[in-house]
Amino acid sequence: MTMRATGVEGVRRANLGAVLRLVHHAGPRSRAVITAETGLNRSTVSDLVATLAGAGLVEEREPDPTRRVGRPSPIVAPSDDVVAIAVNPEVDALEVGAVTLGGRVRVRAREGVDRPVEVDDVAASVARIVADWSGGPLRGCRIVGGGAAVPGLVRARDGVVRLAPHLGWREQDVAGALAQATGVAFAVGNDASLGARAERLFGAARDHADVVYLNGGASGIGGGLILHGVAIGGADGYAGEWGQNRAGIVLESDRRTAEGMLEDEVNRSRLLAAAGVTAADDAALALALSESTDGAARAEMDRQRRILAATLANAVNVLNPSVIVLGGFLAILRDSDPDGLLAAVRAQALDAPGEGLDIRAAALGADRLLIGAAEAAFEQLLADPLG
Amino acid sequence: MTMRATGVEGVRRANLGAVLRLVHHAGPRSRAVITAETGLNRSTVSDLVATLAGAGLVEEREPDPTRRVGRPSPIVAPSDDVVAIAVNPEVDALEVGAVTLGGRVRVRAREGVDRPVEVDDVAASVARIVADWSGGPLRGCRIVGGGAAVPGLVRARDGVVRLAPHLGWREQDVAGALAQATGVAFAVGNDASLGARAERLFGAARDHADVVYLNGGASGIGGGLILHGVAIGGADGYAGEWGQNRAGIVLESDRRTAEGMLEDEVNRSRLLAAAGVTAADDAALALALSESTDGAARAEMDRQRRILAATLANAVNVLNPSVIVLGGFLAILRDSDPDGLLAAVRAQALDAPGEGLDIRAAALGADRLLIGAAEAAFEQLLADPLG
DNA sequence: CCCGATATGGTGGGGCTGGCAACAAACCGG
DNA sequence: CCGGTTTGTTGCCAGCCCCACCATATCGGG
Repeated sequence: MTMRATGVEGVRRANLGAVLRLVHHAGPRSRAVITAETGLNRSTVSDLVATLAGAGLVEEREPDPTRRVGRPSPIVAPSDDVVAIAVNPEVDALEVGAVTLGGRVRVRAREGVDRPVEVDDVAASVARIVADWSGGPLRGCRIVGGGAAVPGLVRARDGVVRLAPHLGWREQDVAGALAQATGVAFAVGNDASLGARAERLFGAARDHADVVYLNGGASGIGGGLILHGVAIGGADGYAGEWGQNRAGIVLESDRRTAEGMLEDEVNRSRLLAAAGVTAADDAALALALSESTDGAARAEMDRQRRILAATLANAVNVLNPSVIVLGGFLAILRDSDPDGLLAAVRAQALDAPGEGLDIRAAALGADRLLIGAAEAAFEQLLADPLG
Repeated sequence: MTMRATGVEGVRRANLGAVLRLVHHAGPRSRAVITAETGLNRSTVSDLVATLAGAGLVEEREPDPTRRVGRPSPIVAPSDDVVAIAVNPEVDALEVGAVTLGGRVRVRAREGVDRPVEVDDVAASVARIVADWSGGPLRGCRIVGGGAAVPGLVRARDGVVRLAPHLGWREQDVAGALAQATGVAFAVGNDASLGARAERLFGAARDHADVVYLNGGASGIGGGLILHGVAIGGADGYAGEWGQNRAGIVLESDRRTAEGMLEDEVNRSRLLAAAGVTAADDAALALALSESTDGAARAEMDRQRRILAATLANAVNVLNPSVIVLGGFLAILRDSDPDGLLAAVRAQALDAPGEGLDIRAAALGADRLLIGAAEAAFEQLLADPLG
């Protein structure tokens, strides 16, 4: 239990981080507002902002023309030239982005692949893309780190991917490979866990401290967890794997598999089949389902929604979140009957934790994983802005 | 998002709290050891300890006679005269204790009741008991606060008991009633959540940062959660209610109820019936079960263990704890086949989170809830030792 | 157009805190 | 008895935040 930096220097670090975090997460704002929100002294905020500006992390702009008395307060904004490299290897494509402080995707690239790619190849591709950018869209930028969102189990401690079945990866030092190829330190995390962080900071769960996030993709159901305002990884970082849970199926006629695993019962393929289409993205699937006159489509959605509701009710009882965020095809299940889903969850959960609950669709779309991955990289910067 | 006290004064508070927490949780130790464990300077530790001793929170004792070179370092121990009042109202009895810094139950009282008692009556009884003690066993003690462990849903914010079915309480301001009757500030929490904290600090989950705790009592199954080293209450403090979850029952022949709620399927009454006894405490129940030659007893235990394993496997997938602690009759289920339970959980959970997992029986016995309740009261003292 | 009110930026001094270095004290082993 | 080792003690120093005072910029009214 060694806790370092409990001295005066630590106060400086924490306060610099608090100010930087504020403008990063909550957006540009005046020094006067920062003073009020942090509780620090005017002169202290002035000094902190000057230090951050000197390090190139924030920029001070002309005050907004407010119609108020008093001396105008300059606006402090996160620098657009401070970026993190975000990487998201998927089955059929490699997505790379540069995300600014403030959470904007400054530039992105997507390279399709026809077969699973080795870790070293991914790292080489990332290095090549970043090198290309450095002369163009990232000219003059400072790259403070990198993050990777991997669809699989990631050991948080060292960024080793233990198992990513759809990529064919097993015991791969992804963090090390990316760091070596690019010369930038990389943080690696599970894609759904990082998606949860993105939705909490910039999306549907903004300002919520206790969030359950579930994402439905073609390959299964992943999840992320934020409790007490902190991303929960568990002992080794594997937390959030709802997909392989045994679902509490109440109506035996709803069961389709003997084991009753959640992602076998609540499943994108079954929705595609019920809608009578073979391949479609989420928007097309939602359309096909809503236009289907066949009762089978609606019946299948209702069945999956019932099982999803039971799973969510269990999560509500155990974790008491203030909001549940659903992404991917799970958002389709929700959006087709939002009130019904919320009512079903409340009916099966205890009354008290159900009271304050809200269930929402994810908000960030295609940027989610890039923002989440970048956030993992920004974490160290926010913990110690001057490095 | 107002964060106060980010100045030098806050550093002092944090460091005083860190030193006090160390001797409180980890036991008496020399100043030299504290210096090493906190990373603070010798002179700083000396000053902090002197301040704490001046406030009567710790005592400095003669150095232990160690056979080592160098000047002996005095032992810093939490004061036995600093206590918190711990209250645990149950269906058939009211239990009150005074717990010292360091986690020792200095004095306790148990008053049987034959029918459910009103909140105000409980508060009056507690006040009377504490007043009795103040002239005797607590003479010269400083009471820094109180905590209550209630079997029901407790709103963390204000200590209001939303629902405690077995006590017949509903929307009761327990914290307020106890504070008014005793003149001491009270923190109120769910019994299982506080039990989890006790087991983490002084019991089976000592030094673990990610703990799932489940307790099986006569009235059902409650749970507590510690993640990242902090007690998890969720948005309103209701977290940990595993008992009313729909269990993922794999073998349909194991199902006994249509709904499949965990505490209806995994149940103390069913064990009593299978053992062929009518009433027994946990020790007697364990004995009766182990001595039963009837195959029914073993079959029922195996059935309940299977369902428990499925529930625990779900928790392992979602939360990735490093240890699961089982109390009450759930400990009986574990102890009758520890390896079988662990193997069953590992078989149904993902490999990675199952690797580092351990499943243990709770260790603190009858002191657990008193220690946990007192801990809730000590929390504020540790956050700001000089108040 | 001027002037008071208001709100904020800027600057220098002071208090608090922890770190550090030098010295003293207590113990061990020979 | 003496050197080596570890730790307590003391005085000084640097860092950081707060505060008081003054300067600056805007608004609204005469």
